[in-house]
Amino acid sequence: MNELHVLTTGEAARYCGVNFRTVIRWIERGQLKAYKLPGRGDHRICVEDFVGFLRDNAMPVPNELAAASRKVLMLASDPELTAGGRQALQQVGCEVDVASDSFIAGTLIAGCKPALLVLDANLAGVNGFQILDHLRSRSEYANVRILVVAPAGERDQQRWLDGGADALVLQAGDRTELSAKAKLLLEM
Amino acid sequence: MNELHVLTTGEAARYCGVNFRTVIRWIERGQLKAYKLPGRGDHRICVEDFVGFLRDNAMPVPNELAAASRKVLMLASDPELTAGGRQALQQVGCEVDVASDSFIAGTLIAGCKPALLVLDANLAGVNGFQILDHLRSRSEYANVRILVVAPAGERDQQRWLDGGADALVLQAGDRTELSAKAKLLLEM
DNA sequence: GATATAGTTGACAGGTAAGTCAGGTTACAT
DNA sequence: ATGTAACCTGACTTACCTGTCAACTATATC
Repeated sequence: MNELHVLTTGEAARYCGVNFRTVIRWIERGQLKAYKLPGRGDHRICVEDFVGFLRDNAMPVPNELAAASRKVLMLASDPELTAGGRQALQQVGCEVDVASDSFIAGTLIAGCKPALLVLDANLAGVNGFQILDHLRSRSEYANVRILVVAPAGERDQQRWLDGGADALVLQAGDRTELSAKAKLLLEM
Repeated sequence: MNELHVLTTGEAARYCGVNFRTVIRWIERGQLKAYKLPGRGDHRICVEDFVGFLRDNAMPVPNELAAASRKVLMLASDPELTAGGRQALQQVGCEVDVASDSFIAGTLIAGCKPALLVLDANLAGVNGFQILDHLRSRSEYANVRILVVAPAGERDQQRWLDGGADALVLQAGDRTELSAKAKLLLEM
């Protein structure tokens, strides 16, 4: 049985040094995802959502919650990229999952709630723009950062950024560039 | 592993991250359906009632309990199949979601926790075997039933079943056959 | 620099659900 | 048949909810 880790408004408030009333207002405004208990209407916040919210607002992430903010999912199949990327990301402290199939990537992004998605734009049979579009149109993925690996001659780089990508690296580039940008996006 | 049909208050409490005393109060207030054992007055909660309660209150549903519902996810794009299938499934009491993209389907299977996946084997660009393989290799999807819609001349029918599909209907077949098999699978 | 305005946060109080603890009993596994 | 873990109840404590209001902050305007 999985013990799900959730926070009360009071705990969340203490973590970020504000009044609990303020946390409730964030929730009411839809900026912080939470669900309610049936009784008094107590709010419960999943740690992943809370950490995502903190990252989104450049607020410090408490050490004991930091693990939830180092998860990275890579959707790619090119072995050079998956192996090299994984290694580079691990070296900067990330916990890396790799999926070469978009269905599998979908299950992982919803199930493991990674903080960052590394998306290979060259992946055959996968419409990266559609994925971006889906993620950006859903509030539950608002906190997921997206780093696109684009082909060298890509003329659509601006399109990726317009479509919701947070950053972009070139397929041909050094893998340390990838991990550096990832680190930046995770604000670690 | 014997299947759980009922939960104790302690188990329910752990599933939703509250104290067992709180669960008992939900039951006393009539918000959560349960019955009592004659002896000490132990409460027992049917999983379907519990899952319904969780869904009603927008609380997260644990993977291993999600099978106790009538939610169906269909991964298909053929309009004839999606429309006809949806209608047939709704007629036997299912709650149906349809996705035509495999990434989106992945996010939905992890996010909405359907009890049944209807998978169109003809879908272009999607490797159904890979999906089956992934779902069957992960314990959190062990209880998700899978119904494959195979092309008429499919000679690989046994391969689908070997790969983990619970049942199979022909693309050309009647939609009532699909809903009948779905119903059967949901009652397991 | 001073002032006005809008938006956000903190403080307080009254009500109530949720958590804790202790003592007793049953359910279940062996 | 027996031992133990888990559940029950009741009383008590803690902490969250709502509403309101005052104080603070940021921004714009003069």
